[in-house]
Amino acid sequence: MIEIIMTALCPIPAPFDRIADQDVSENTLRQGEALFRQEETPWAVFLVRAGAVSLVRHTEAGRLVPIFRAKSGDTIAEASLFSSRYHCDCVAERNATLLAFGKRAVLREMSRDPDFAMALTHRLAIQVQTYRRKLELIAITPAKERVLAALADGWLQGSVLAFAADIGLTHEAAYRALASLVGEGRARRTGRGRYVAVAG
Amino acid sequence: MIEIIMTALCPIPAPFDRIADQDVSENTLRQGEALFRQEETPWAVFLVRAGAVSLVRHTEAGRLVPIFRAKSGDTIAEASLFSSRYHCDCVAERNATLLAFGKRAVLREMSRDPDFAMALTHRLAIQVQTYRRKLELIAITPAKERVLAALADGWLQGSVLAFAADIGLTHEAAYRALASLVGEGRARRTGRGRYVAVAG
DNA sequence: CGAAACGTTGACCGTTTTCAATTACAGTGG
DNA sequence: CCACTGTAATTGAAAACGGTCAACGTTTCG
Repeated sequence: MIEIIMTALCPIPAPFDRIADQDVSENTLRQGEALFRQEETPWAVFLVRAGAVSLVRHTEAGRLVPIFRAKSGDTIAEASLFSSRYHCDCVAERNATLLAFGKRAVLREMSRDPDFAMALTHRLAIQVQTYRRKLELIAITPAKERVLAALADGWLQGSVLAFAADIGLTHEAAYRALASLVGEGRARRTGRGRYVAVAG
Repeated sequence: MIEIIMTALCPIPAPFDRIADQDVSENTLRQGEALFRQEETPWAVFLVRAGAVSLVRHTEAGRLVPIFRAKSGDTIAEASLFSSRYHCDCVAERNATLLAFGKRAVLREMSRDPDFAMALTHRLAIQVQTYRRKLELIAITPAKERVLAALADGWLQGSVLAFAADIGLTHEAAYRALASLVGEGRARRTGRGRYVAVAG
């Protein structure tokens, strides 16, 4: 039986689109399969193109600590470019397709081409920014204020479902907060699932 | 009157310690004073050496959204290396001392010295890792499980107060979770404010 | 047209925050 | 060496908040 999976693959983000084909390889993982294990020697940086993988750390005491869940579009193991061991396991949460960019090739490209290095730095700097914003946002309490801040900062792009997940709330809580804000005149509803913050 | 402030200045983290003195300048800010404003042209990356500053974004609708609170040891505006406008205001939360690394000098160093570029990339990659872990951790619920995961992953370094703030809990909630975990044998108390996760 | 996914709201319940009080150290000056 | 003072560590009780469960409306798309 031929299994046809029609999953939209995410585009290759800069600067990884500049790595030569010969240094890029595709990996597919079945749910539960491991891409790499803690303590192994890093050989690549990965881009999740479809599906999702979990990074899980084994502590000395023998506990498992979730580190990050990477979905389509996320890259993982960038830091392993500079270390001799992976610091966590990478296991497929569901069937996943990944692209591997050879560590050596990436490092070579970085020393050879300053533009490449800058593009990579740029990408990481933006990620740092984004994560900081997200953490700050998630720290806002109560939920209503968090939703307003997120709304004002343009986090509501697609569905309210995704919006709620982004800011660490259930969708119900998000809806309630939105309704309440609209009631108070601090937000306006511009359509089904569309809201904007009101000046204030 | 001479104001003597004995504040321990944080060390200069790599790779910024490699920027030549002439391209580094020290800035001191009084509480409430602005280091830069949204829309201004970026001229430097900054390191907070003492005190704390807030990054705040003005939205089109005229609202203020907190982006990040930087404390001693944090660097800010790395992403401005690649943009022509600051995207938020930077205002001192309390008296602060910062070091400014000239944007041009940093970019020059990056293209001139691959090691420098790699070190910067490394620093950012680690930050990304750290923030991802933190987000994942903060998403864990209930509090007891979050505390255990954080404990196992080595987040309890200094005071429980700081620990609690790090993982998004009040200190009371953290203490209660710790007490409860100890009661269940899932954590052990090794001293006043000292706890370790038990294998499991 | 029907299924599927998103949008929306209500009620109830468990958790966490808040407020308040107490205890335990660490550093300071007498 | 000790009382004194400030900060951290704990614990209790009540209140607020957000999560969960449930139900229903609405839009989209095959």
